[in-house]
Amino acid sequence: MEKTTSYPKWDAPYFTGKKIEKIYCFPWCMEKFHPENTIRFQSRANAEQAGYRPCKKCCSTLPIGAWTDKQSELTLVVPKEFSFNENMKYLSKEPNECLFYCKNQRIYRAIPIKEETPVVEIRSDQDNMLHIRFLGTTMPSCKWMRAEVARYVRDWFDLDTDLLPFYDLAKSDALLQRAVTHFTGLRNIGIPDLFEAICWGIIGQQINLPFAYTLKRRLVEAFGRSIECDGETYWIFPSPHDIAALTMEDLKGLQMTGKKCEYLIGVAQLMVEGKITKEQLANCGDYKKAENMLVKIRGIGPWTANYVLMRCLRMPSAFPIDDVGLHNAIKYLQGTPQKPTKAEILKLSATWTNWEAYATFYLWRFLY
DNA sequence: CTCCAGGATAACC
DNA sequence: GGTTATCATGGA
Repeated sequence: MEKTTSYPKWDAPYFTGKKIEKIYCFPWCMEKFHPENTIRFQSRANAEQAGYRPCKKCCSTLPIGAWTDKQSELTLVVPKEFSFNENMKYLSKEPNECLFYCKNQRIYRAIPIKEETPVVEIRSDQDNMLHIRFLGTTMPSCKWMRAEVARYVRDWFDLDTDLLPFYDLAKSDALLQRAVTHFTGLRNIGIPDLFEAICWGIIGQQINLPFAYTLKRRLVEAFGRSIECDGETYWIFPSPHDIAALTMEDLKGLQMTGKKCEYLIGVAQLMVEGKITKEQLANCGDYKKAENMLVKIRGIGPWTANYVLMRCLRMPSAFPIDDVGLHNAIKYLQGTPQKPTKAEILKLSATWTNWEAYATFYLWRFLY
């Protein structure tokens, strides 16, 4: 078993902005967008000896996300600014969530990767560690598939963002100061699947959150797939392919607006045709370009675009400024009878540059 | 009964 | 370019 590198050792070179020229990852890594000059090494020790640093994007070599592989279990090293309890509270807040569940301080879900669907239990027995255990007979067969699971969990919990600058920023910000005090260690829990993120955004437009979860459940149970594992049923969000072939009639039973049904089918068709992909959005240049690409899609306005960029693409500047929940959170914190105007929010958020997404996520937590 | 929910669109002026 | 009715439903 490979020894896990502790967090502090790898901290410095990554977050100081210092340019690193010699990058390594492992032969089995499937990451498609490595930095240039990335060399593959058989072992971490050899790479380090040669003066190489682990690839920041690579699932198996990240400093913080380093993992050990014990066949039935993966262990991720997480940053200091990670509170399993705080993230658990967020994940547990919605009883009607259908894509995972929480029980005894553990999280359970199926993670679809290519043809396989491993079911995992995620727990944290000790600080700075996250344990991923495969349930039943769902353990992935090959090493890179396990690496994909590790990558998925790291992405889901946003383990690769260094929150220290955000916490520094918050010290001198009236709103954020209270937010980070209350929710220290909370991460921007993501929606890694782009189609799911867009659908969730569209479904959530202009209705209260409990009803949005009900609609999502109906959609998933009608058109998604499920697998059984250890006596539990695990649902997987429908693929674009599943939805693209549907008609308005098929979606009527869900009881959402006809327009939303059109939007969902339209987005599914665009994705089946390859006209929207996560890679395109991630690599299109900057956040504003990605926002423009999304807003052009029928059914996606500024709010949904920023929501998707925030929860799926994890762009730090994504900012759903029209969000009613954000308005209510600010109103609550300021103790004012009226919700803030857009101008007031712009003023309050002027110093949040590159942390708008995290600020929003933290402020939302005051609502529940 | 009315109003508001983690909005977007088409059809107006 | 700004404003407004419309959409489905549930909860306060």
